[in-house]
Amino acid sequence: MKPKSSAAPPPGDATLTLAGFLPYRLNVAAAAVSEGLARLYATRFRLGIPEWRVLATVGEFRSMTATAIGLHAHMGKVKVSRAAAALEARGLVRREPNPQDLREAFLVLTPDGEAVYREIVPLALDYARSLTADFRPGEEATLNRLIDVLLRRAREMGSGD
Amino acid sequence: MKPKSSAAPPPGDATLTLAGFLPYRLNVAAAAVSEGLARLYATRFRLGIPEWRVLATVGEFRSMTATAIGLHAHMGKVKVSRAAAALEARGLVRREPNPQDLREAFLVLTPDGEAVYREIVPLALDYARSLTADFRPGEEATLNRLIDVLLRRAREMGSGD
DNA sequence: ACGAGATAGTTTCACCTGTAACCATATCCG
DNA sequence: CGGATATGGTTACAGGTGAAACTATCTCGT
Repeated sequence: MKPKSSAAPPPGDATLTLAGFLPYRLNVAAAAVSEGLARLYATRFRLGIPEWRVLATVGEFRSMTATAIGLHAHMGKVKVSRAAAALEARGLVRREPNPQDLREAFLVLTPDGEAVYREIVPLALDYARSLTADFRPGEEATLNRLIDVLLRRAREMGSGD
Repeated sequence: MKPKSSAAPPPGDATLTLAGFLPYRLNVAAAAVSEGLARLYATRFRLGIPEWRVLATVGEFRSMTATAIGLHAHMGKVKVSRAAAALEARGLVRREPNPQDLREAFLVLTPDGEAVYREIVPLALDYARSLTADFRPGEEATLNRLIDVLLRRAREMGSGD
């Protein structure tokens, strides 16, 4: 006989507690972090998350096509298109048509865009730093490594299905 | 003179690489994980994420009001209301009005709902387990701890602003 | 007992998002 | 060359979402 704890639920279905379920926990944390960051540039610069991502990408590489931005920043081309249009309308980015391929255009920051970019970046970096301010040495590297593993596994499982 | 590396960008604005930016990385990982999980119950059970969360919560606690569900599963009451309506329409949950307070009603699983719940839970647990299958001993605990720290910091910063 | 507020939950509205259709250009191949 | 097909990007449409308005009930203070 193996009576262990006879009041527990049947053996097959280990119970699931949402609060301890990794996908849920990840989402909650990511949402909270994003929300905090979004408040930063929403209030101060009237930028939404897609606009921010495009701005950040164009600022990082000096010039990039919409598709490449989407690839790099994990956004569909529709989102990129709309964010780019919004940024262009506000004079923060400019389109440089590619004479070699008239379908595409490189997005580059205007001087205004550069100014905004240089103002936001330190704020964003501060935000990220204070998120991990309570970490002990090495923990941030660990977190980044584990995130990479999760991401890789999630993608493997996704494509293989 | 402190010439360090004179080709680098000006000192004040450390450059921001999106791919190494924690909020972005967190979001990408969370989205990939969620997407994979969502595919599980979307294809097999025609459930969306909000429906799944409500189902999981009602399954975990035996009976719960909409507001409590929202609190526990981090969903606004609107989302809970709609998800509950959908689940009720499909006969997976039932409303038990509270005679002590006619404004609220407890949601409980119907037998059909229980059946679906007991079918999904092992799949969800499997999914979570295989996400961390490559982890080394202790790494999952570490990840959970770091997520908690991040979440707490994000909330502190959010409310304090 | 009763009116002012609080609370549970639903509905409305305006917005954001993704899918699919679409247009323009480029490439491939006969 | 010229038509089929692919690719960059925008637009149209349909579904999901949150903020705010709304309804019903409850609670509290007088």
